[in-house]
Amino acid sequence: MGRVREAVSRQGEKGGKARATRALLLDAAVKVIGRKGYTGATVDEIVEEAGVSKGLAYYHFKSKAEMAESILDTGMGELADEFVEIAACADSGPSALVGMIERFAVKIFENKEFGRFFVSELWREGRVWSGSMRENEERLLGLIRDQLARAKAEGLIRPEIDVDFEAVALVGMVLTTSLYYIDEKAAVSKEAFIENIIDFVRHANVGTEQ
Amino acid sequence: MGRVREAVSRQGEKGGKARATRALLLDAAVKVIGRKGYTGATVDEIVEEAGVSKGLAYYHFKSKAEMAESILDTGMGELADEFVEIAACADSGPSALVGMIERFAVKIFENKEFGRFFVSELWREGRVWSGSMRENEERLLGLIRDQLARAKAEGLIRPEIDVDFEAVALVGMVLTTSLYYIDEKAAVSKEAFIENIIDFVRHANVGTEQ
Amino acid sequence: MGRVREAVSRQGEKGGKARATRALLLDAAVKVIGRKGYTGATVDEIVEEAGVSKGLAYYHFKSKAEMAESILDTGMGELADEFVEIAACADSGPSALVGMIERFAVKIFENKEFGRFFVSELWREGRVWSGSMRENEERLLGLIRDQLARAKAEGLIRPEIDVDFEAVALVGMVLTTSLYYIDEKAAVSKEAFIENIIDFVRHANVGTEQ
Amino acid sequence: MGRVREAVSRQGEKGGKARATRALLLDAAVKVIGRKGYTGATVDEIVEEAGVSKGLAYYHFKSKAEMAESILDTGMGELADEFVEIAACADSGPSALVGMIERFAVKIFENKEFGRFFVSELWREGRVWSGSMRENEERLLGLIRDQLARAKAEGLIRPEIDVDFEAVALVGMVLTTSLYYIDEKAAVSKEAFIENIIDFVRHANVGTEQ
DNA sequence: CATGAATGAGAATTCATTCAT
DNA sequence: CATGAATGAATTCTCATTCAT
Repeated sequence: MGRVREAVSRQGEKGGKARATRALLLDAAVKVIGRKGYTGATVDEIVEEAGVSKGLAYYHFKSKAEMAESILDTGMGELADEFVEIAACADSGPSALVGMIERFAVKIFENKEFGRFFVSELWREGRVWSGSMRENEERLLGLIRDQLARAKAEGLIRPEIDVDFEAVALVGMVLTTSLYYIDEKAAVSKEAFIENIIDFVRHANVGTEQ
Repeated sequence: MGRVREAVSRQGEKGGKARATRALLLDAAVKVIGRKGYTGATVDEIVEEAGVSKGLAYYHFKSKAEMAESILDTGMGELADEFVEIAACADSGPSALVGMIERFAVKIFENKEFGRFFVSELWREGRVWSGSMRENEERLLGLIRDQLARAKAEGLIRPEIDVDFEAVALVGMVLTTSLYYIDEKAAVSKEAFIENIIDFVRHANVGTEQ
Repeated sequence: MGRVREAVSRQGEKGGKARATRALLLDAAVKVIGRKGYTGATVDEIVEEAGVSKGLAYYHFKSKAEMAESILDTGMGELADEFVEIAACADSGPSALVGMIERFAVKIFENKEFGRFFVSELWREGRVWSGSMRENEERLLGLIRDQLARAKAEGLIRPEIDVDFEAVALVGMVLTTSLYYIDEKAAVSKEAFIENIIDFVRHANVGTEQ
Repeated sequence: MGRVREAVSRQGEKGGKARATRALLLDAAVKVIGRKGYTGATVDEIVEEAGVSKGLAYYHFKSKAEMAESILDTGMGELADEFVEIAACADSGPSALVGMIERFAVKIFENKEFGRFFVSELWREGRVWSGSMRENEERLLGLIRDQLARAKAEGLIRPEIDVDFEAVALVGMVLTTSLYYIDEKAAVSKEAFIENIIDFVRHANVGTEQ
């Protein structure tokens, strides 16, 4: 902590400490919520994980729900930003898709708690954050759809492909397999597994036409 | 109803009413738990949905956890049984797979609450039923793997296919897209959507090699 | 408790126990809230005073606020009902007013906690029960106003009297003096003190014109 | 302001800013406490209303209770001082009483939050300031009693009047009606309303004996 | 079988107060 | 003087479970 603070306090960083604490809490929250689910996680566990007092959590966040919303927003927002960048750099739809799938899988591999939280909230109704969840979800799906459409326009994938459907299918597939293979303390390396997804999708998209 | 009961209550049918009440409660439980998640659902809501008293729920089930376990066991067990039958009747691996995918999707379409419960518990640790969940999950995956292997042996799908991976991917894809398309009050018909999955998988499996 | 129950349980009194418990809780709540004020009173104290578990309080009342609202509604409602009866039986406006003042004072004397709660909530805004409080208050004031108007019509009080004003003044005077004289463990008897109020009001109303 | 401060900060004016901040906080505190009650008001709200930091509030006041005590002491003290002056200037008991009633009503009209706070604390036990509250209350009542006694001695009010009782009644009546008529965004002017009180009291005091 | 009142452990949230800067 | 992050004890409210009837 000492080091971090020194590094930051140099340049008029007012509120740097507050931001750091927020991040600390958010990190702890992802871990606990990912493990136990939103309702199952307790604020007590979160603050213990973060090593701060309970009051502090409520100083920084209005409620447990706000923490969760913040996690989802941040996580999905970052992912979407990266998708945008990947799309911009890629020289074709399919290569953008490969990049996105890879990025998505890696993110979940590196942060399985976030993945779990994400997947278990995806279909839940009546949460305070359901609205922003849907927005983020649609943004992510939209970015994938764009690249599928692009690939189609480029003539690089089968014209019969239903981009709306496939976008959803890709997300589900990546989510499910990633989470599955993290738990399998299996011999399966992250790379091998990502290779598998990409291979699967490529064949599904290109198909027999050639 | 009164008459029927009297007529049969003499014999083994002694527990007929009991069985009916259990089913009533279980139905209510899937609905509520599917909507709010296991921890989020309360026994009060469940019994209200079922229209019975709380005492009665505890007469039939030892605990809320037992209800949930029962739901999962029954639902996944039925599915597995049907998979077994489909596998037995199919004349080839791929046709068995198509049957399974179809059956799985239809089941979720007809009971989205079960689907939601299933997906949200899939990656959760530390539940009393985690063990039986894993078993059921493995049984389901095993049945799919078998058919993938069969298809491979039959030379009907690409030899490079990793059956372990694909079994998981299929489950995730079907789960995700089904749940997504139920929520979309969209114009997408169940049939059209299932067609999409099957088409996607067929191409992924057969690939360019032809 | 045993005796009460026996007395009640005889005649198909289903829910009699529930009603008794509600009353028990309400009694305890008036005491504690009257002593410490609404915000100052804790549910813990209330249930301890009632000798029941905390859960039970929330089984019977949705919230602490609902308890308070219930107290106010019941207390003010009873008072208003009695005012109606007094008005009906009285043979003149002034005699009705005397009856009301007396009744009001006695009620507070016998239940100072209710009086305190009442007076401290009278001017508070933004409570969940503020609405029903206003209604009850207006009902009470209206009944007093009616009798003032009647007395005026009967020519028994000065014609310049502003009935709107006086109704409020009477309530305030009775409330304040009653509460003051309860606390004074003084030698002042309830009767002597009520006599004082009535004398004061009579002169104010009849005045010098005679 | 900067210049002024520099010019005077040398001497006794050292605490000029401090005094200003205290006043700022006290003003904010009356507003919030009058609105929400003592226990209902939070230090956070008070400092926000005052536009200063929480630390500053605790620099100037030892505790929230001290703020409240200070408000009550100041407000009641000022009122008492004014009563003393009114008594000294008045040429008769009744005219002093009229002056006091008027002053009291005006004070509440101009600062309804103080009035609300006052009335809601009047009957509360167990506050740290309950002692000084009682003292102030008694001082106020004493000053009124003195003038009632004087009026009686002057033969200007009925001899049967119980001065102890009436002092309390006057305070309650003024408090209640003032607060009521402030809330009524009614057409009732402050002057007309005060006229009403005075007229009521005069008749009550002089009565039929003439 | 069936009811619903009752319990108590635990969870979310609030808030006066302290303290490093 | 001034700030606002941090604390922890107290408080409201929830909920699975039990039990008398």
